[in-house]
Amino acid sequence: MPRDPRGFLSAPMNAASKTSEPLRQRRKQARPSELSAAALELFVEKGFAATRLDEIAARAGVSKGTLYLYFDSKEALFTAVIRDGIVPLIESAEAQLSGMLDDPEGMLRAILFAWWDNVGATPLGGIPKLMIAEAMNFPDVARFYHQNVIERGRRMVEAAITRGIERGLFRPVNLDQTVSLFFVPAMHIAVWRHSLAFCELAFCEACQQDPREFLENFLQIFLRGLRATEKGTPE
Amino acid sequence: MPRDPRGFLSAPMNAASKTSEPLRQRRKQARPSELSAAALELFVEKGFAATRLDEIAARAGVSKGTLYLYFDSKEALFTAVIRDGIVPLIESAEAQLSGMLDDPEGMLRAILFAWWDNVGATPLGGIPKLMIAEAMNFPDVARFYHQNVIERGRRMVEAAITRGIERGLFRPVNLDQTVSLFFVPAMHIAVWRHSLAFCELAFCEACQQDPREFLENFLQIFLRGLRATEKGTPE
Amino acid sequence: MPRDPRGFLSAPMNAASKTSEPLRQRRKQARPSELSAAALELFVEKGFAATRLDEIAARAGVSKGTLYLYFDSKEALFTAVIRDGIVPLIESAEAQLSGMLDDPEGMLRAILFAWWDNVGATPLGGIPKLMIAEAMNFPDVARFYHQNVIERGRRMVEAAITRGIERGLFRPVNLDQTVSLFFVPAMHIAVWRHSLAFCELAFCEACQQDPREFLENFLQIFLRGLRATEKGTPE
Amino acid sequence: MPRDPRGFLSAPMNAASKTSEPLRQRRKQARPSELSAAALELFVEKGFAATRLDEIAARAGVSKGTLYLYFDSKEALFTAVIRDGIVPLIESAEAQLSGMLDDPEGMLRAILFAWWDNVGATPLGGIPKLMIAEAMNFPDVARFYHQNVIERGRRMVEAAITRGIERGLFRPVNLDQTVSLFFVPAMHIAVWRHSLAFCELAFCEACQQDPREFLENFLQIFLRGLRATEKGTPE
DNA sequence: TATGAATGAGCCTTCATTCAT
DNA sequence: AATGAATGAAGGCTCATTCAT
Repeated sequence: MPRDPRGFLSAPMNAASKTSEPLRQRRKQARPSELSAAALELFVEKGFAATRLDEIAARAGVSKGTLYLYFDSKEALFTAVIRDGIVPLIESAEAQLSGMLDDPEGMLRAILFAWWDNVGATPLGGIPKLMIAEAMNFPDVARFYHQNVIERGRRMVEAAITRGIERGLFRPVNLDQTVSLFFVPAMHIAVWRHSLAFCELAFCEACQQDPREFLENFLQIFLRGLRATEKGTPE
Repeated sequence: MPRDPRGFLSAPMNAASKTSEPLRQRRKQARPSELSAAALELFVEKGFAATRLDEIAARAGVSKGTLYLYFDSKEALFTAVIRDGIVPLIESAEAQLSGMLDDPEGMLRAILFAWWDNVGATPLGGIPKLMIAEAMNFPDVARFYHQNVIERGRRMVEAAITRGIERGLFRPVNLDQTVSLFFVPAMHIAVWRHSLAFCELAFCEACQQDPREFLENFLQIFLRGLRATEKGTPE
Repeated sequence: MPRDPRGFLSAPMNAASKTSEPLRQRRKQARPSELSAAALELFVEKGFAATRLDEIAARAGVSKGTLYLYFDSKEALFTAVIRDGIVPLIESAEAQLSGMLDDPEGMLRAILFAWWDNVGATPLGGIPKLMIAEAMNFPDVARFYHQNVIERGRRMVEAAITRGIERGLFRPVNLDQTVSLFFVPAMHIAVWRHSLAFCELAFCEACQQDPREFLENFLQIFLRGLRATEKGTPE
Repeated sequence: MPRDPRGFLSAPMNAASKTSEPLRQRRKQARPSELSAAALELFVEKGFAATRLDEIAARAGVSKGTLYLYFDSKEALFTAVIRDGIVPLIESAEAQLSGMLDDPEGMLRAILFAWWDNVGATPLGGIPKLMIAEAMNFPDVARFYHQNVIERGRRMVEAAITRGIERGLFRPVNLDQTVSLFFVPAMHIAVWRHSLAFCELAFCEACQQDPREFLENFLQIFLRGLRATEKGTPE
């Protein structure tokens, strides 16, 4: 099982990593990331309109004016949160997972759990909720997100399934619908976790408490439904 | 297939029906529904905080002050939108579907499509998106929604599956996870339809264009996975 | 002691007195008085700006729109409250007390207690507080009140004192200041009674609990200070 | 006559005194005082409800939003106006006048004119009118004012009169009523000056034009009425 | 670079006034 | 004559944005 324990992302939101430069320097470079990390949390939690720049600044430990040294406006901050938060992940994922096409099932499993470990289980897991809530207010950002995240993610899954079909491992299926089905449960957990689940209102108690197990169960069902049935469908 | 073409709800949001009373009277009774219908649309579209009462009033064709004749505050309007919008549906659904327990598969199918026809495909279909976005800002409303909508809906599905298992029609499964899986795709379409899909950004092109077909396909897969295998098809 | 037990006013604010006309008629005529009586209470209690027409209507037992059948605007209601409330009293007082000039001390006593019994101790006692609070917002009403109430009241007292001085009963004094001193304590009780005293915050405990006694004590001091000293009581 | 020409208060409402600090700093410290001074003027002039925050801000030369940097709400501003405006005076007065108990008449005179010079003749002289008008709308503030201003003021006068009685200088009198009589004329001038007198409507022409003379005359009458009569001057 | 005081446009809410019934 | 639903202008308050320090 090729789950990469180091994650597939280079530097998601904390650039203050391996260093030697003086602290001041490091902080200066890290500032934008720290600010957008704080912004992400609050945008996810309360939505864009209901989040005050005061709060973001406070959570990041800076003053309100400082935000304007790094971002032109509240909306620019929102855009940055989405772009800088999620694009590096996709690029990193594409780089690391594209080599797994020889093993379609393994690749699907890797995609699912890599997504969970590096996105769903991290603060970035709030982005789907945020995009759902704000897409209609920021169609440009939504378009950007769709092109650079959703479609690229779907393409990876599509590639794995297509290869599996070519190899005769999978049944021929409606690609579009199948890719959607692949993502929906994981997205659902992530979205729920940042909305009703936060009020201790479970949609599915178990899903929130052990998401990886839920995903594992789902994956088995999904793959079983996908596999080409030799003769008498032995599992 | 017992899909009731008339829908299972009596009067969702437009009570201005039988005419005879003076216009003023009729309008007065209809007002709250008209207002909360307008509010629902806008809350779903832009979120609670980003929606101005001006807009709601304008969309309902009244002046701003009129809102306060029927609702104490913007927040009260929000609460009313959720409560009055969705609870009648659940009650009506419970009444009409509880009699179908003898046919678990038929009941599941009826639940799914009744939900789609009466909720998902109507303006009420925006409520899941709205609740996802606002749950953390309005935990009380979220709790209300969870208890009176989600849990009651889940219980209906649970009953059908449990009965199916008792009858030996379904495999024994993890109820919690299975119920979630049953709802997730339908919810996904509804949510998406009021967010990214509105920007013509499909998660799954086909799903949005023919949701009933997508649900039908999903249902077949779901039921196939659920059915007890005759003879000895190993699990 | 010439305190007139019947009071010196004919029909202050409740015209629905001795009748035979049908109730409907009587109510119709009484309406304006009932409305301005309710308005007076509330204007005194909360001030003009802080009083809502809703409240006035509610206290008078009519609907808000009815007020506009009798008064052109909130401000017109205010004007009417002052004019209709207090002018009849002054006219009546002038009529009844002008005959007492032969007994200056008795006249002063009569004025003081007539004022107390017919104004200070009734809802009209709130008018001084009201005029103090609103004079700068309604200079025209203030001017009216000054000319038709204050100056006429002062003139009565002036007449009594002047006559007393002419008769050699009183010392020659600064008329202006003396008249003021005559009124100030009574006005003080009335004003206080509708402001701090209402919060059970006494300026002078005794004054509020037995105002007539306080006035009696004051009157004795006042008259003693006013009386011409026989022989050689030093000035 | 111990009237202190420098007044008995240190720094009532203008703290921007010794210069050296940068302008910004100085303004920041002075702001609350400037704002509440402007608010006091307007609250006195028009009453609480009829005063718009716009006006207060304009009179203080700041923008509307600035008010909220220093006060939580309009009501908080009102409270601050009362508390910060008047309490320092009382404390200062108590400190400076308590040493005069050896000369009761001198102390009463000092109290009266100190009050006039430091309160009645200044913008603070409007506070009694303001409290009279708003006591019923703000019972808590009224209670505060009563305890911290009225009662403390009365206690000082009470102390002087009591000492005078003990020394045999004054007749034994009803303390409560006498203290009230002592304050009433001064209060009357102050109140009137901010209401009808402002419309050039005198209650007592002379009183407004030369208040100190009026108070002096009153004081002589008051003290004469209070002094113990040698031998047996009949009551 | 960082701060936070200041701004003012904008929103929720109230309420005097109108008018169809 | 009386009602009360509807209006919309105005006021309290917020908050993104600016700028002097």
